Amino acid sequence: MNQKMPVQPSAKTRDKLLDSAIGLMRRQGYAGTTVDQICERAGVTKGAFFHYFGSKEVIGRAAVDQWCLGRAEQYRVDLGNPAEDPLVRINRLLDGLIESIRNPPDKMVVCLLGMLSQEMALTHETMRTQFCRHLEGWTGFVAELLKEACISHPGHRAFDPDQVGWLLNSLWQGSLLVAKTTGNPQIVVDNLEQAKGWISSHFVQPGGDS
Amino acid sequence: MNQKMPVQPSAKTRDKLLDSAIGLMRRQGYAGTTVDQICERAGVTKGAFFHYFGSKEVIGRAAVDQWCLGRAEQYRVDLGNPAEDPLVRINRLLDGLIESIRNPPDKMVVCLLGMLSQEMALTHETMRTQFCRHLEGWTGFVAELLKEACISHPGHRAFDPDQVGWLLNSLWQGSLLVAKTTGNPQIVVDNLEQAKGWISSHFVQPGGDS
Amino acid sequence: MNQKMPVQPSAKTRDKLLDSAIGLMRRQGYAGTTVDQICERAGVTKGAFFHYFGSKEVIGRAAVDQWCLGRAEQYRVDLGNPAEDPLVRINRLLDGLIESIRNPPDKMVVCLLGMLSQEMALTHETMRTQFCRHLEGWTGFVAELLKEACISHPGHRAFDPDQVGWLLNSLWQGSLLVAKTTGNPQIVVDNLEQAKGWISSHFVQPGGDS
Amino acid sequence: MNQKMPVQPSAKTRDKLLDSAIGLMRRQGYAGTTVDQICERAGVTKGAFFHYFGSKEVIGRAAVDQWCLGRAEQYRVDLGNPAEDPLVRINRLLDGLIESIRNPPDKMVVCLLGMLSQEMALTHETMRTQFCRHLEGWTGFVAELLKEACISHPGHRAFDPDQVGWLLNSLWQGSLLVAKTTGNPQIVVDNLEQAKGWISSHFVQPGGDS
DNA sequence: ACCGTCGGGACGGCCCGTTTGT
DNA sequence: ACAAACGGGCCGTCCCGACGGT
Repeated sequence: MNQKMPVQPSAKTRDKLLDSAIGLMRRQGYAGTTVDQICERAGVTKGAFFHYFGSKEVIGRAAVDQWCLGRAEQYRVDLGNPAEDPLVRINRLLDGLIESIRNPPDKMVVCLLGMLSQEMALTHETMRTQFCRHLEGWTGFVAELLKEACISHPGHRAFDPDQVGWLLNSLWQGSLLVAKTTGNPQIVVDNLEQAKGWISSHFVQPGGDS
Repeated sequence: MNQKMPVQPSAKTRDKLLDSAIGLMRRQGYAGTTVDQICERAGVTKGAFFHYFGSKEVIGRAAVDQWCLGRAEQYRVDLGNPAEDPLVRINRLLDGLIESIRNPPDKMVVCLLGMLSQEMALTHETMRTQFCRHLEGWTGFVAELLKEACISHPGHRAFDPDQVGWLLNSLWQGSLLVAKTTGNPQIVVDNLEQAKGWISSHFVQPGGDS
Repeated sequence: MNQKMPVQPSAKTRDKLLDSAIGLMRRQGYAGTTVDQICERAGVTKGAFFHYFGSKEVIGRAAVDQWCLGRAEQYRVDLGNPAEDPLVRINRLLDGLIESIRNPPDKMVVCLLGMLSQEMALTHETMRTQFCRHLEGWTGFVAELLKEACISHPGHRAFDPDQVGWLLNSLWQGSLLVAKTTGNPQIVVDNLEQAKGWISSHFVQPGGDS
Repeated sequence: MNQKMPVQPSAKTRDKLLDSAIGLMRRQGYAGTTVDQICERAGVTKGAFFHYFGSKEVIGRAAVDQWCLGRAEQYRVDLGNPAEDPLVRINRLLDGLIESIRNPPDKMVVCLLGMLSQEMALTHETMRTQFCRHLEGWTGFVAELLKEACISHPGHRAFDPDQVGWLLNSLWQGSLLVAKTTGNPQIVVDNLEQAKGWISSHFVQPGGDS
């Protein structure tokens, strides 16, 4: 009975490799990360690596998917009850991002999707497509919330939810880049706070408080 | 007078290498660009490369500096006469950015500074410092204009020019990243137009339409 | 029983690399030998090389150890029965050296230890230490024999066995160097014959012909 | 009149290069020494190097010649008055060698001739020939002295002066090698002292002092 | 199915010994 | 006498298969 523990023999070699790749590539990028490093950090040999992932590109792709899956999960938690005011939920989403910067789980303020997009978009067409899908997913997700907010708040100023979605996405990615380079995560917080105010300004009545 | 062929006699091998490196690294990043590629594109041999740049890192650094120098030059042109209204000048700066996206001189919508920052900030401390300086330079440059605008337009809303500077910088870098990944440069244009409107909103009198 | 082909299945890639390195470095020295040459001569690729030896220095070190191991084995054979007269055994050792010159197994009259010592002693401190150990080993080995001989032959002239050991070691290494340069191995033979006579002179009774 | 000082404009660039090469190659060998190092140590540019020496091999050859020239000069000084007893002069020669070890002018106990011979004898036939000539020169020089001693001391024991010359040469080179590797120059001194005693033993009358 | 050992090529960055123009 | 440019080659090592054992 003691042989071959049925439940996760060793936390799933595959998952360890994936986690290892995510951690490494978030720091060093795709080209800067070697298969050897991934294996070493995961505590397995190259044989195992190529058993689960036929090539470096495959694990790169899987890593991004896995990363975005985790992020989406977090967003769902941050948003809270779908029955609430969409505007409140949007703010909670942004607050969640801010919180993820203020207390990064792994002391690293880096989005794997942005990292690899920057690096490979122009050279790996198929990966670019995959990254684009994730980017559009996030933007569409936010745009959808904005549309709901527009319905809930009829007196809002006119704007294009999709455009605002892309702006937020761009601002988020750019903020991470700048924060990483300056070594000052506070910039992300400031930027998102400003964005929150800007979004709110779309939903207040021009002279309605008099 | 006819000696020394007027048409770039050798266009300065060093400059050719630098241009080559800038072009390649904007597309493929630092790690993705090989010294051989740089040499081949510049039409020189490895010997020449090593003569001018002792290592790949050196040319990487020089490439970023050269790139930012060229950008700064462009900004100076875009801004126009320093005697004019600072707010007008800021808009011209943003219009210049928009124009550089609409008609990219080299069909590539990528900022070398952002590219290499993303890739190397966490792994090459010394380069990070250099990149940070350039980023701060741009932000400070914009913040300065905003401060002048605040003086010229006393009735403006209260805001922190530095924070706005960082927001614009982040938005710009993030927009480029997103545009590259989606393959849709229009996003940059839309984002900057929205930013223009947002900035303007800081300088309009609340009840100034009467 | 027929599995595992009895005739060296692959003669152990590692050993082939080692033999190759020994042969090459004995002829060309350390710096003059390239990893590619070692691989080519061994009939394997660089991948195999790097698998067994992490660097050129590692194989250099291993080659010297392997070489000295082989030599020590030969000395043991040459010396013969430990129960015999130490003086006779010493002469057999020197005769063995002479024989190895007269009929060199590989047509090369070169000691790898001397070759690499000459080349690297002043520039690779850690290797120098290793070489020194081997040199001291040989000298101590001979000195030990001399001490035994002194005991067996009480009427010997006074001398320091260690000093004589170093002299023989030096003479041996220098003889190989000179023989290689002049292309005349006979010099080694002559030198060793003279050394034999000189050693014998320590053990003859001054007026012992009566 | 003050331009272009006629007497050595700058201590002869050529000589500086030669000295530089000698110093470097004595430490690192031929392959381990780069032309750049030679130039840097000499304080000149590569242009100057190739002006005076068409290739690395040429300066290597010249360095050995220059080195041996300097040594020969020293030997002449050590030997003293040619009218004296040849046996005394031989001892003075060996004492000179010992002194050069005890107080090495440049803190380095290395003979360039031995260094390059070891390294290149088997791979550079033409250089081997040159080195061989120098080696034969020294040996013949010593053998000549021994022959004179034999004439001056008729009661000597029978021996072949050439063989003894080669033995001394071999011992000298081997001693340097061993001293360098062990880091113990005293070995050279001990070896030469033993050699002196051995030579003397050829010239004392067996029982002739009674 | 899982995973470790061994090996294969192909470059990557660096740098070396030279030649060329001046 | 020198700065500039040239190729080629070296060491390292990277990404990846081919087996073989469990």
